[in-house]
Amino acid sequence: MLEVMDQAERHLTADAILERAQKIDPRVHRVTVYRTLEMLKKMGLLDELDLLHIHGHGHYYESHGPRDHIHVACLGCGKVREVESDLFEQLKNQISKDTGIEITISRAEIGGYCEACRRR
Amino acid sequence: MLEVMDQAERHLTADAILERAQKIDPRVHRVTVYRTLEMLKKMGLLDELDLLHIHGHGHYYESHGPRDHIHVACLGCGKVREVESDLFEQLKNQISKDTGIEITISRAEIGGYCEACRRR
DNA sequence: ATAACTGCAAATCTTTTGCTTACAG
DNA sequence: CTGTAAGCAAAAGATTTGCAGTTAT
Repeated sequence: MLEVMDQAERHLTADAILERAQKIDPRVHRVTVYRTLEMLKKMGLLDELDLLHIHGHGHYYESHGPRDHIHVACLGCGKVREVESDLFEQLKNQISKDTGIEITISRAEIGGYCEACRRR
Repeated sequence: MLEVMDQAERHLTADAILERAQKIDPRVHRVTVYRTLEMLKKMGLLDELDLLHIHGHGHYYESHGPRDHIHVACLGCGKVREVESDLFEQLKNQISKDTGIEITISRAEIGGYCEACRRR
């Protein structure tokens, strides 16, 4: 039922997901959102991020695509960019080999200041 | 005053830090811990992690060494290993170049199942 | 009838804020 | 005296839990 919210863009908080879900069916309850998120997370369909806590300690969710991407956030303006990189894939391979761990989740988050913000 | 806690091992929650601080001086207040953490974070002396939320939604702190390391956690037994990798440095350089962002924080967390846990 | 899903209210956990007091320079 | 740090109580925000009512099988 809540797979719908999953179709949305990117980086939604639980709250934002609730809102969207309620546009479709006003009866959906916050708790249902959390329970569904929990489920989707366990099934590996969803990634949970915190985007380096730029905006408080809440979490963000996005549907897990076939390829990992890295989140690059500007600490000044808050803009978040997504980047794919082969190096990250290599890194994972290397780690998997070195540690003997079979990787199921991976996440990289990078913060800094973009050019515009650096000028200020 | 709370630099002491910073000397401790690794991956402490705010709660654990409070406990340790109180062993030294029982008067320290939870709020002080949070305020100090906030400060150290801003100064870049401390990293805040969530270790992929293996154990709930709390946060973990560790003092920031000269070199970034990647946290590799087993989702089965909860063990967390730290790994350094040149590839990660390269990755950061690449991203910095590609996006024009001057990187000040970076974090990579990887989860999976270790050999022992895979057998179960 | 049974099992899975949902709503609701309330609890819990973590972190933050406002205000006041203590302390050092 | 003056500004920074710390305590305390209370608020705020996010997420979880227990229980009861619904629905689909």
